[in-house]
Amino acid sequence: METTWGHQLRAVGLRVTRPRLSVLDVLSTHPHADADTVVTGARAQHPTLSPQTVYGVLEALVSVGLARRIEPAGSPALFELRVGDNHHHLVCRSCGAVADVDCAVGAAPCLSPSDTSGFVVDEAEVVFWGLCRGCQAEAAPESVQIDEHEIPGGASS
Amino acid sequence: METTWGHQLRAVGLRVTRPRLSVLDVLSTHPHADADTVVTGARAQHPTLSPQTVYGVLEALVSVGLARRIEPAGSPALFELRVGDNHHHLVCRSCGAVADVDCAVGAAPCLSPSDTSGFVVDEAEVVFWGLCRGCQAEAAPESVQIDEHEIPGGASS
DNA sequence: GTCCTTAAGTTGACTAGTTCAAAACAACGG
DNA sequence: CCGTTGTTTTGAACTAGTCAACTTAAGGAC
Repeated sequence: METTWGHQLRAVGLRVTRPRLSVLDVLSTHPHADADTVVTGARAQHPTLSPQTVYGVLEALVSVGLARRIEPAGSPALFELRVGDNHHHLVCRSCGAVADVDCAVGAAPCLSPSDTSGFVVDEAEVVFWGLCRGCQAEAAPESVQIDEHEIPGGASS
Repeated sequence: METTWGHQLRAVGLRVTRPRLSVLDVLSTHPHADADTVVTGARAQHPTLSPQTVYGVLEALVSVGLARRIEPAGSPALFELRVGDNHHHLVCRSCGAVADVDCAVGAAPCLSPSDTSGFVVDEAEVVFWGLCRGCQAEAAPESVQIDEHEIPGGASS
């Protein structure tokens, strides 16, 4: 079932290797994983995998557009396979959990700042900061129902 | 003229010290300075100042709301004194220069993501990525007039 | 199937940026 | 002027990530 990754890799001119397949597999099950989470996860299939290799794989995937790197303040870099669409992120201030958000107003509302100061803008990145459901419950335990649907997220190192 | 900083510090319950005044002074002239820039700049007034002290001062200023910390991907943390308004940033992909942008559409257009996944959002942070005027000139030297109004920025370590 | 080229993985040292902890110092209220 | 306590200093440590030399193996050619 993971041979799909092989095709994707070949399609962009990358060789199909075990570290790459493992990393892609981990990313598909951990949508916002940091490098350390990827290393740990990928070792299930490839126990001798080194962090440096994972950094190399992640960089390769990002450079060909198979993966995207995000760096919320205070977290290590996170990687996701959802690329090519215009989506943004919700980040929990407390636990670092990350969730995807489609750009609310369609095209790109914030994409046109009033005064660009001479910059040529090619991307508007939006990060919504707040508290995830689980951390809301911790913050106000008496009045909030605890809902067990939250994403643990990969950003707690 | 910098005694104003003294009042500001006292108003938020912080003691007035030389490192703090120096750091505030540097931040007022370098609107988006990283820690290293602050250390270097503040040493003009206080040559023995250590980086650790600057980190402490910056954290104190941020925690009382006199300064704000931003962390564009790929740059060390930057600090600015412009707080309390809803403004965003333009970041140059090439040189790391940072410029302020007022939120284009008034209140907060992106502040309401369509699906918050259970998060309670308290801030929408927008980063516009692009090329500053100077780096546009470097990228296409033949057809761009070089305009010497650009901000060097403090993000190139 | 085997060989060869070259991309990719491995190993290990190393850096930047930041944080932590204990001891010395100094702001400012009394 | 003195004492309390918040700040600074000093120095070490830590995390995330990078760099470079060497080894391995992917995949095209034969």
